[in-house]
Amino acid sequence: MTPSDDRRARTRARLQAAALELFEQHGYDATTVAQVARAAGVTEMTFYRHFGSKEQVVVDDPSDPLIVAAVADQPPDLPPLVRAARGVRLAWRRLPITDDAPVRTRISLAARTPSLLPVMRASTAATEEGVAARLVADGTAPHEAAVAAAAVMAALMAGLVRWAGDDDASLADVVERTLDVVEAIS
Amino acid sequence: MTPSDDRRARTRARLQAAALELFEQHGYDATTVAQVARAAGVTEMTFYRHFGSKEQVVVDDPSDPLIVAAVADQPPDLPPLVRAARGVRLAWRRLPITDDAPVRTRISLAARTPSLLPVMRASTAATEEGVAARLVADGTAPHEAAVAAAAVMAALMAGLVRWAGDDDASLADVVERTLDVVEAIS
DNA sequence: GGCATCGATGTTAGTGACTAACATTTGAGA
DNA sequence: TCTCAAATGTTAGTCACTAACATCGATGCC
Repeated sequence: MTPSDDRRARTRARLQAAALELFEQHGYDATTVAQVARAAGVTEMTFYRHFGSKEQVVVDDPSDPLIVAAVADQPPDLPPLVRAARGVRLAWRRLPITDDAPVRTRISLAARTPSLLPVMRASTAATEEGVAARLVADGTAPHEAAVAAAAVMAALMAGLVRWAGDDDASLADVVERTLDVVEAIS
Repeated sequence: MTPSDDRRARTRARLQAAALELFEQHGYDATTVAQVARAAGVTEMTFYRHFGSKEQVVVDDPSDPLIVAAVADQPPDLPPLVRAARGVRLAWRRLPITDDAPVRTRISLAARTPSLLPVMRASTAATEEGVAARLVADGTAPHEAAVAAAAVMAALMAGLVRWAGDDDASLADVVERTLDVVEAIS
């Protein structure tokens, strides 16, 4: 079907779908990679050709260039933490999220799986470095930049994790509220 | 020797020493648990009786009650982020660090080992929860508390990791400077 | 001293994540 | 149809980690 839809892409999609479904059903730890592969009609080896690890299926880290760009748009004379926070806020507003559910599902799965939490937290590493680099490029000292970026991204993740757990506000609202904390609008 | 020095404690110490030395020499990933155990004159099984995982030897997480207490000492009418940051700052001042070197060695090892970074970041989880709980107890909303605690602890870790990497300031100075960023003393 | 006891360690045998090397299949163009 | 290369399969490992049961070693009691 769809001739040039790239076999690879379809296999990857099948693997990811199968994985999330099985994880949701039986739990992450109780599900083996072999089971996931089998459910996707494929070998374990193939799984690892598409995802570097079992964890990667749940948390993908596509260093968000939108966030970095939005940080760049903030006035450079703001304190680094505020600049980073406002950048993330702007990026989120620019990004039209049509449906909260998928985001919530994945974060929620990670949140309730102890072995996944660290990975989830680390999943923003690339974006964090991008933000820090941007701050440095605009004159912030490296140390201050790294700290500010780490604080903002950690805050964001913490907010999302809490939201996925038991909050029933909209995703957009949660992000705004989370960043308010960082900008210390007491 | 030292009759009642508890065999268990000595074994644990030997294991930890052997581990850190081997990790330092050959790298974390290239060192197997079996090698560590052997170097400590003990079995792999015994290693796991003392440390829950290979990672735990490097990053121990003793939920710092000092920090939580110090947060409690901050005026409750401050914005949560500032309150948390000042708490951490105070705790660090109260804590007399005699020698930076050991701290630096461990953080540095974790920093230059990709597979350890997530764990290192997660190693403050217990403290983070403690701080959040303290904030909630004093009237902060749970969401805001969780976010503030996460931001501050992440900032602290980021500062330490950078310091261990290439900064040669004193540990105390780095902590102060790191927290300055969070308190947005522009 | 001899003996019981219990914690610390050893042994054995596994599971499951991940990797390397080589073989096979599948699909698209010549 | 033939060809080539990418995608997948096969096989055979290593290593982190666990469970069950066996042994050892110091300590207290007689």
